[in-house]
Amino acid sequence: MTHDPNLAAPAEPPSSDNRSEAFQGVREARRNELAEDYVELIAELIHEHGEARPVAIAARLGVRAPTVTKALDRLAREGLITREPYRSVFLTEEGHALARECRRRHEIVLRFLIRLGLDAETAERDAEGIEHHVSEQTLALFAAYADEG
Amino acid sequence: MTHDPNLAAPAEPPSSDNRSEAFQGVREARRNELAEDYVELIAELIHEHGEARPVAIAARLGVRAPTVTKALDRLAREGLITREPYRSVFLTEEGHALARECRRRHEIVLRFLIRLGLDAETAERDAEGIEHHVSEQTLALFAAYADEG
DNA sequence: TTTAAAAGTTAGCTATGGCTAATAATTTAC
DNA sequence: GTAAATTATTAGCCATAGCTAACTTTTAAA
Repeated sequence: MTHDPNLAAPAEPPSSDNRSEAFQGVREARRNELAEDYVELIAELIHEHGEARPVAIAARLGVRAPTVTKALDRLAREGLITREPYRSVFLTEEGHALARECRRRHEIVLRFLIRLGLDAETAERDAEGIEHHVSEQTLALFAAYADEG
Repeated sequence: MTHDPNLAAPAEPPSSDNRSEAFQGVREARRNELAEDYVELIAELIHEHGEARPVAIAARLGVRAPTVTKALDRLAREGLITREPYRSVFLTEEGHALARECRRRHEIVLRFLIRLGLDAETAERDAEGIEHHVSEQTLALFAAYADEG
């Protein structure tokens, strides 16, 4: 599940302090956020338009084309997508699994926020940021509240 | 409020697409996360021990000392802290304001998660990640739920 | 007071994630 | 079928955020 080279990790963890665990976890999560955003978006684009072209990815993410090229190189290196130069992008099995997982989280967070009383637009924006940082336990509580709060 | 050089921003925004706004916002938030974590932690350390030493910051964040030195340089450049070589760190007025704001968010998110039914440890970990990504609207709903849900 | 330990800094490495400018490939239009 | 427009890539820049190794400063101990 963890396609995470983690090349800059210390030989020996800097600290086993209890308080540092939360930050360690957050940094871990941050490293995967971009990959998750891309994979989720690629799945959406394929679903909506039959293919995921870099130009569409760039437009949706609000970044320039070369940024997308570089990011896709990294995703390919990590085994989440396959691609050929100047062609559309495809998800590997692993990428597809990650996309499903992301979509699931996103939907639960979104439904939860809307149920809480948030307007759809703000809910979408907040869900985008929150979805990468909720534990499975929190997700379960969100789902329960959304379903019958 | 925004001490944000944003040097790599495009001359003309890549896209005004509605769907891209959420991602733009998340990227914006991500840029400030580290600074917020540091400032919040520095305030805590000062409160707990009377001073914030780099060695303590490194231990709490779970990173190495040079990482902290560099980050503190950046915070000083941004006007959030003041410091002298080999000495403890102090918050500027702006840094103090940001720390208060972060603490407020953190506490609301934490209280909310615990009220939802999460155990304290997981709540702490999730709050650390979530606090940077909640809008003022969501925060208000969280607070309301925590106070009398 | 001198020395050893701890703390902090500097230098230099890697990788990510933005960007622009220039180039290459593919599509589209004529 | 060629020319123009669009799309994609490459090269090269900058800043962040981590790391180790080596060095300096400060603090603590003997």
